[in-house]
Amino acid sequence: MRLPKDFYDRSVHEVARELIGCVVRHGETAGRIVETESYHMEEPACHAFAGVTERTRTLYGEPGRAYVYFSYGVHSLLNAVAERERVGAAVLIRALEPVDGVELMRRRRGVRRVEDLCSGPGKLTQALRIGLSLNGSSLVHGPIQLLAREPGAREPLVVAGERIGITKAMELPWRFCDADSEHVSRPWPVAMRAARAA
DNA sequence: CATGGGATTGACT
DNA sequence: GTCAATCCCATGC
Repeated sequence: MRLPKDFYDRSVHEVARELIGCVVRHGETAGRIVETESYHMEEPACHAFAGVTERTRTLYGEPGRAYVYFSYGVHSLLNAVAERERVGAAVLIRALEPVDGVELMRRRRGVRRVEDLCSGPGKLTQALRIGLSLNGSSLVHGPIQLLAREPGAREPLVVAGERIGITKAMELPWRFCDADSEHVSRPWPVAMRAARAA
């Protein structure tokens, strides 16, 4: 079942936490979300902090759409737009555990280990072939599907930590990870390493 | 129009 | 640990 538009129309942090365990599908490839980060317009690490521009129009638009942008001239990064219209906020999908189309992912990525296929925001868009042309597309009706957890599936143990790879607002604990997954990108959150060591 | 930074990755010391 | 690749977009002249 696709997540409905209402799922996204609330606090971006709740959306980020609850997306853990949901499934992203694009064509023949799909993966279970094991890592997300939330971004909000009132905080300088968010692209929407600068206000409405050509780039951030999607972020300020209706919830439940994809915000895809190009990073470092190399990678497309996938976000789910959240909060009501006119509030710029989104959830960055940072890592997946592959569940379908693994061989296709291997060919696209050029690596064999399953843990290397989708364990990073740039890796998973390459594995699922998600590019800039999908920016603004609907996650509720469009080619990228975001699917709810199966009823009865295990409840993920979600740990929060500081976001990765940013230079501003680094102290905010808005990174969410499935503590039991081998597919979370490095470095793992402190709370997750501690749980593993025990 | 020119410039510079960036929500990353992979290769290398 | 360091570093380059490579390009979109925001900013400033």
